[in-house]
Amino acid sequence: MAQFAEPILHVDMDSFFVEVERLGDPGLIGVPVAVGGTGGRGVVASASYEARAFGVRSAMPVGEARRRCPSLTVVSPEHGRYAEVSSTVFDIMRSFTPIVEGISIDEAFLDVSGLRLHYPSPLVVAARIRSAIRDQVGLPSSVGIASTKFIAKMASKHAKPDGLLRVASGTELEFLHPLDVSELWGVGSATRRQLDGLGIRTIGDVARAPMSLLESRLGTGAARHLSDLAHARDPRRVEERAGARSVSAENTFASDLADIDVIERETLRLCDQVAARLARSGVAGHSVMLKVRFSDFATISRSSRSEAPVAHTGDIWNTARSLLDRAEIAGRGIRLLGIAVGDLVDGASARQLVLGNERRNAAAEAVDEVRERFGAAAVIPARIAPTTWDREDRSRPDR
DNA sequence: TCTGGGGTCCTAGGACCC
DNA sequence: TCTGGGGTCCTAGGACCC
Repeated sequence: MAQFAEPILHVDMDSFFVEVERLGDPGLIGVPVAVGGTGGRGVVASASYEARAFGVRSAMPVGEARRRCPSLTVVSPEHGRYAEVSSTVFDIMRSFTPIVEGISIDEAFLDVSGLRLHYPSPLVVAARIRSAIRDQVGLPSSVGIASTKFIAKMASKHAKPDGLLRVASGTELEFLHPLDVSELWGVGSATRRQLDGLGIRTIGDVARAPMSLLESRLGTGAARHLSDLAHARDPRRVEERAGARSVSAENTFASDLADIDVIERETLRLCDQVAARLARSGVAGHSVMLKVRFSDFATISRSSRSEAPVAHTGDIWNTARSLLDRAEIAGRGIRLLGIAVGDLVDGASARQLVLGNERRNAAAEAVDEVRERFGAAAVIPARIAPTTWDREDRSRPDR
């Protein structure tokens, strides 16, 4: 039996966060809704189609969104809930094919070439997947069907909302070339500006541009990448993703920080959040990075690598404190702090590498265990434990 | 309009080694 | 003496994606 000519599906949930919120609160159905930070410095993470009609877009400051749409309902995000629903959606996709490549919490590529004996066409597979997601979790999704990953992704985008689009093999360039360059994967505002300077507006323009011209503006790597996509050359296979490469936590404060004691306490809190999540994933990391965004939005980072992997709050904090010293923060207002641990390795072996400090290590393991049973908040360092005076206004700065 | 939080990948420069 | 070339590792920053 013949192969499917378009064996790749891109499944993308429609306004995922908003639709999950609607499952829990039917009052949000049919009205303009945005999920986003409500703490004064928040931005829109997800907007309903009713809100988009007013010009509300994701990444837009919530203040601006309210200005454009005075009737907008803004809901604070509940990431734990989204992760749960996402995991059910991924289970549904894997019940069709084992070759599922998740690329974010709400989208994935599927290779359905193995299903040609069970379904007459990829179009039928896609329709069944959409119905299964609708029936089992009550959410709308869109699916793109194509011969390559990139075209499948573009197809799902053009199928939205709640739709299905197949780009037949052989018609890729017809579909692609009239579209705006900003729809190319890897073209954001900076690259778009560069291309605009060359008079390149559509994907077809990219395909027709001489390589030397693209390279002179974008560098060899990016130029080749964009040119390949614009010619619909995309040989990447759908493959299961390996584990995460880094774990991070960051926080934008409702008002800028200046007091070094407060800055250290917030940094410690972030170290603790990262440690809790490393423990949950059973990993440790060789590098620690501190990120600081100042009141003028200038952003710097300081990082260091160590031979021994770190996983526990105290070890991450020791490094973070010296990174803070190197960041020259004195006298500048701080808008955001972030901590990331990277170069991850399997934690079981990593934790045994911490030699010569068995007692402290045992204490740290005990913390991991309690957290596993009772949640991350069950154990927190004394220095960042909420006191009565700060429980209301400090412990969750952006909520 | 005044800019979140979680990530990934790429590039460039400097240190260091042979 | 004042200077080659290549490779690798580390760090910082930036662009991008959802």
